[in-house]
Amino acid sequence: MVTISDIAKIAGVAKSTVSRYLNGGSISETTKKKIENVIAATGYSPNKFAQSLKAKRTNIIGTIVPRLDSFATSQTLIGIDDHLRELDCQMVISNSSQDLKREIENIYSLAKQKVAGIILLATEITTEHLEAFRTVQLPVMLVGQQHDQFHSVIHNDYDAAYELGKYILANGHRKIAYLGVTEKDVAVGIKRKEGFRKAVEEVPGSKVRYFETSFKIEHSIQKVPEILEEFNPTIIVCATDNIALGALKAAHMNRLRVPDDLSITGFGGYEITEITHPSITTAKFYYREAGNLAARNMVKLVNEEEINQITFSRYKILERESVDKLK
Amino acid sequence: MVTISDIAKIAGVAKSTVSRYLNGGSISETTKKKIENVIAATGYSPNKFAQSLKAKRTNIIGTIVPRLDSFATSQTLIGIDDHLRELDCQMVISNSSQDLKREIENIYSLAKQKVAGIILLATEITTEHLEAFRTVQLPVMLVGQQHDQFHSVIHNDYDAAYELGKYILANGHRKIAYLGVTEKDVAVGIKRKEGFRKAVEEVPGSKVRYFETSFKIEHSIQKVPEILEEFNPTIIVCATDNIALGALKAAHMNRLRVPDDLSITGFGGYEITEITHPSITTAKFYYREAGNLAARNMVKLVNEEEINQITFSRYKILERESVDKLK
DNA sequence: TTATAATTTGGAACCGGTTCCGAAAAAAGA
DNA sequence: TCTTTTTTCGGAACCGGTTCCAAATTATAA
Repeated sequence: MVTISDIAKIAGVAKSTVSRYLNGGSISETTKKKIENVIAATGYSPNKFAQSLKAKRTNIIGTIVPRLDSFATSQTLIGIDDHLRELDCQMVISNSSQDLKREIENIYSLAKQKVAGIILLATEITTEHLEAFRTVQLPVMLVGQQHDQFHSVIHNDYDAAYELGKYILANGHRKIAYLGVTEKDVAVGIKRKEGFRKAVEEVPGSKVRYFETSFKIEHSIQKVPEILEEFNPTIIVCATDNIALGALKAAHMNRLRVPDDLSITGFGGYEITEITHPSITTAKFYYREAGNLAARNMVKLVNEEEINQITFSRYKILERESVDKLK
Repeated sequence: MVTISDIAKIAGVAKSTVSRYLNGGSISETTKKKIENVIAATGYSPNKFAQSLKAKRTNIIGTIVPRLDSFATSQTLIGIDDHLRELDCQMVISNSSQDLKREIENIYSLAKQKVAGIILLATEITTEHLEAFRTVQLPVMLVGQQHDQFHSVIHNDYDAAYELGKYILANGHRKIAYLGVTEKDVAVGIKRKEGFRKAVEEVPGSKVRYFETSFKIEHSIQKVPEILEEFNPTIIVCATDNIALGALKAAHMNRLRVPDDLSITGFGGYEITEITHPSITTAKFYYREAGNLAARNMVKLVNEEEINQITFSRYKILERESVDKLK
């Protein structure tokens, strides 16, 4: 284990000179070359614990995820990893297992690890979140939700839903069920619904009914027969692709042909929606790109550079097989 | 930031006494109580960097994953997280992005972080892997592959494939295509095929042809029409659920009813195989349990306790809708 | 050439813990 | 009660770096 003392001795300089070399302090070209050569010859790399202990900072970015087994989370993490890896920053992932209490604990735990900043893949922001972030005093980057006290990278839920709504209406659908989620989740529960509502308000003669389910596929499978019985829409607009997968399964189970008897759309652009039969029309969010943007912005926040309060990642309406053209 | 010096001062003892208390050294009941109370009152927790710097060890377990966006990986990670979290051990995840070179780098990088051990979710073990592990001299736990130089938790690929083969044969299938993957992956590419082969050898009159594709769904979608044209089997046994999803999509695209015209099975028990229409028969592996077992064994290895060279996680044949009963 | 300003360097203290070992205290044995 | 053994305790060195600041060296200006 080569230490800074070894490097200093071999190069014939003081430890503090090597440290200055490593950290951008003043150093002559001659001395710089000497140190460079010794480091290259020995393969030295600094002990991160010693650095962090004295300097009281790290190059660790903490990422808190609500769950490890979701498409959106995985892609976002890959995007974050892509960027942090280039910078020799370490990403530490803290899994909250969809437990808000645990998410708060994770915030404090990451602070204890002296992370340089926290990227939070958020579902909702409670007062406890606010308090924790106030206490730990770290740069915070939200992904997928916005809050006026933090910087965020968000998917354009509103515009995507508006555009998807226009597409659906342009295909002649006027009797529409919207299957949403809890409004505690502002992005998925409120913004997507509002964008969709804006689109239908622009077309007279549309009948829309709003329903609610959870994020779980099984609940969507159970909810759809109720909707069919109560309202009998030509299409179900689902707030997530998982809900859409559940709706597709329910349609098959009820002997409905998709899209002939019932059309279905989702949000997210999960890989599996292209594989199903029929493939599902959806508003695709570029989660990996969002993760990458979040990491870039995080690094800027850490370096105390100015960034936008809100950064949008892209979306794209993927027109596939699951929407019938009625007219 | 409360330090051990603060605790010592308040409790009226030396720093080294507090340290002995924290680390199981000799300490009287009276002194122990004093320190306990001060720690409880102050919420002190030790600085991990200082501990690691001096003690030259950590409670970090490094987990190397081939990719972040796979069902098996996610579930395994959750299982590892479940256990390590209980122990106040930190899990650090290193993503290899399916790049063997990067996987080797990750091994060295984790060693530099003084991880207590490495859990490797492996696809193959090359000589470079062997060399890296020899160099870093850390406890290693493989998941999903076995190798005679390391401890491992594996899915019972052979027995699961044997049992699935028996089930398929019991349903009357005699003209069978097996769609496998590269034999570089011993578990998925060799063991599953061998177990299946054992089953069909026990039933005279079976015609089996073995084909190969990659792990990607798109490749499976392209491969299936070739198989149908060349061999026209009653069933395709796919080496993973993703390959089975591709086969299902290809069947639909070719106007084949599943299971009437073509039956399909997979391996893994991915959540989505229950949602498809028809739901896919598969050999389910308990990835989360495997992750949990791996973490438990890892901790034992770190504590220099004896463990079995190989630990099997469970499997279960999920008989669903995608296999036709021919007789 | 001399004086002044700027740059470079190294020694020492320090970060928050762990570890060692001699001294002191407590417990056990004769 | 005295001697021996065991347990407890604290002081000091140390882990591998960073930081500060005075001294030394180099560069610039008069």
